[in-house]
Amino acid sequence: MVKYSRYRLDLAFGALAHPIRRGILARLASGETTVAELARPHKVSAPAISKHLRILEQAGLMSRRKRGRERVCRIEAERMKEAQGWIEGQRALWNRRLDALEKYLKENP
Amino acid sequence: MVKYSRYRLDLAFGALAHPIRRGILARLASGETTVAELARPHKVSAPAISKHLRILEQAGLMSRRKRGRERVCRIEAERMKEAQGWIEGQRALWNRRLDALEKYLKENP
DNA sequence: ACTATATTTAACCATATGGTTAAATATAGT
DNA sequence: ACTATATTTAACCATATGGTTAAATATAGT
Repeated sequence: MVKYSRYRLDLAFGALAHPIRRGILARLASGETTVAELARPHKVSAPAISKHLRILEQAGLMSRRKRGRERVCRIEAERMKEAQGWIEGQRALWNRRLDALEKYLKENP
Repeated sequence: MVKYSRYRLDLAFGALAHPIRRGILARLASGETTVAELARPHKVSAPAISKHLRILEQAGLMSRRKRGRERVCRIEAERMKEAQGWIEGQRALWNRRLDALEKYLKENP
C-alpha cells in the first residue's frame, strides 16, 4: 500500500535499479538514438524495452520524440544530477563525521 | 521473471528508491544508532522498519550488530560510493559530449 | 522466576516490476 | 492501395515491495 505520492528521487533511483535501464542510459550518455538501437544489445522483447523506456521517462531521466516512425531518445541530465546530489550530500555528512572522529582521536591519544 | 542474479548496483539503487530508507540513511550518516531510534521519525510499524533495514543491509548500504537486546545500525560507505560512482561516470560521458558539441558550435558558427 | 522492552518472523493483502505473446498503430516506401 | 518496419498497448503471469497485525525471540531488570 503506497500512501504517499512517489517523489522524484524515488522514481529516479527506482529507474536506476535495473541493469537494462542502466545500459540504456549508458548508451544515451554518448548521444541520442532510436528505440531499436537501444534495444539491440539486450535480449528481451521489444515490449519489454518499451516498458523500461517508460520507466526511465517517468523518472525524468530520459525523453522521447517522434521522428517518422521511429522514436528518438535523449538523456535528461537534470534528474541524474539530483540523484547524484542526494548521495553526495549523505557522503559529505558521513565523511565530515569521520574526519571529526579522526581529529578527535589524534588529539586524544 | 528475474533471469539474472541481482547485481550490487541493482540492490543499491533499489534500496535508495524509498523515502523511508533514504531517511534512515540520512540519519545514519550522522552516526550509528539503534533500530528504535531510526524508527522514531517514521509513522509505520516496527515490522515495516525491520523490512526496510533488511533491504538496506542486503544492498550493503548498512550493517547491524547486536548490543544487548538492541541492534545498532551503521552506514556502509563503500556501496554508497559505488552508486555515486556509476552516476558520476555517466554524467562525465554526457558532459564531455556536450562540451565537444559546444566547442564544435563555437568553431563552426 | 516474572515482566517489560527491543526486534524479528509469520501470515496475509495490494500494488509495482519485469517478462511474455498477440494485436494495434503509425509511418515509410513502393 | 499494399506491404514492411518501428513502436506501443493489451492481456497475462510470476516475483518483489510495502504495508498490516499477531506471535515469537532474546535480553534487561527486578
